[in-house]
Amino acid sequence: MATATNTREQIIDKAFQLMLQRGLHGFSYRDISEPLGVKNAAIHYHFPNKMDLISALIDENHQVLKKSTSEFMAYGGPARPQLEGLFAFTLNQYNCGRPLCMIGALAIDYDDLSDDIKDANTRFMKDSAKWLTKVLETGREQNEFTFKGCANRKALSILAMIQGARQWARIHGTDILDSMFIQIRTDLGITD
Amino acid sequence: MATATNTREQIIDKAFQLMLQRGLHGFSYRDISEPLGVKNAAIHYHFPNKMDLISALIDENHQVLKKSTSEFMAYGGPARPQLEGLFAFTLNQYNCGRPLCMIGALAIDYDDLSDDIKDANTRFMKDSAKWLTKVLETGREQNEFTFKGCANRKALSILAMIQGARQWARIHGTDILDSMFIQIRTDLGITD
DNA sequence: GTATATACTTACCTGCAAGTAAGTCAGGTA
DNA sequence: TACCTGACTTACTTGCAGGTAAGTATATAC
Repeated sequence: MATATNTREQIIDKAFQLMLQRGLHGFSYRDISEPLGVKNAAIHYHFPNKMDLISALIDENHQVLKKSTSEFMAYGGPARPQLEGLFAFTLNQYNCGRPLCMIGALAIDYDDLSDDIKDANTRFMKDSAKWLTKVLETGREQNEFTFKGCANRKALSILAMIQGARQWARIHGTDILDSMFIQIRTDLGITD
Repeated sequence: MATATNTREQIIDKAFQLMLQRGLHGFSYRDISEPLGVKNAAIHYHFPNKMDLISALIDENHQVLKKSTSEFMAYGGPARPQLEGLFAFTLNQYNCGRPLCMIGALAIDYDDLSDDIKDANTRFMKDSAKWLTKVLETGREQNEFTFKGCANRKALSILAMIQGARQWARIHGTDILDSMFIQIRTDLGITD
């Protein structure tokens, strides 16, 4: 049926947004089904239980990230545009009604998660950290960035900062995100 | 009655911990009343509805913070111990079964909060930022810290980083907190 | 010794959340 | 034409969440 995959995708879209706005316990099947004009049971048809839905959202998160970041996340070339790509992506997600990142959204519900989901989450974290570490190392080698110490630790600190900032932005307004990006540039010795 | 205030305090204690572990929607009255050996209605007696409870938890958060930080948060003297006090406090809270900070815990439920609670939260954020800004400025003047740019922005970035790190710690383990502290010291030019 | 306030408990209510079982109906297959 | 499958809907169920009203026991006030 033509609408079949469409409904499934619409469910994921809606749930993804709700998840990154309100977290696991902050939305119900009704919040998804009502705006989509389907019944709750339609969601259960595609995702037998809520954890199956969440699993699908983790995959979706991977997909969104891959799609949105493929241009700037490719290794090689100057490092600065890659870093700026991360900033632009973050800002864009925030402005698309996805204020939180998946890790931040799930952190609070961590005890409820299945091992599979925890593993997927951990893998995602490690992948992100690995990518940024490489960018920082490359940038330092190419004299684009100046910073002391371990690149991996620096990468983790930047990612944690951005995650924290996304949460603060809800309270403090979106300016705080720009402010963080400025600070990260300053800390990396970028002066332009 | 002797147990009266005691019960009230026990409710706050338990709720505070649950809040910083699971967030607003992650715990119920039952999660509080059962371990305390009282009935749900006892909670309603002290806090007519959940938002009243949350309000009390925000106050509690202020109190805990004031109590735990009064020694190192006083202005004047060297700045380094004040910064280290913040690190120790963060680690201590984490190890006391309060992995998240209040701002992080509430960020996900932000849309559900009353204006009063939002205001209290904003005030708390601003107070924290103000304090750390002062510490950084003092440290820079006294040549304890080296960093470029606006001290207030730097303070916000450090607080955001710690908030993010607390969430990561749930997934990645507690080592990440120490790692962040090392990174903050490095970024402030502290070499010992 | 009676009245009153405090700190609860008992016994409810409403509503929603997740989940399930059975039915419907369009479209493709043999 | 009969059957089957996919994609749902209808009509439930269970359970818990937050909340309330009325009752009870204890302490204190007068």
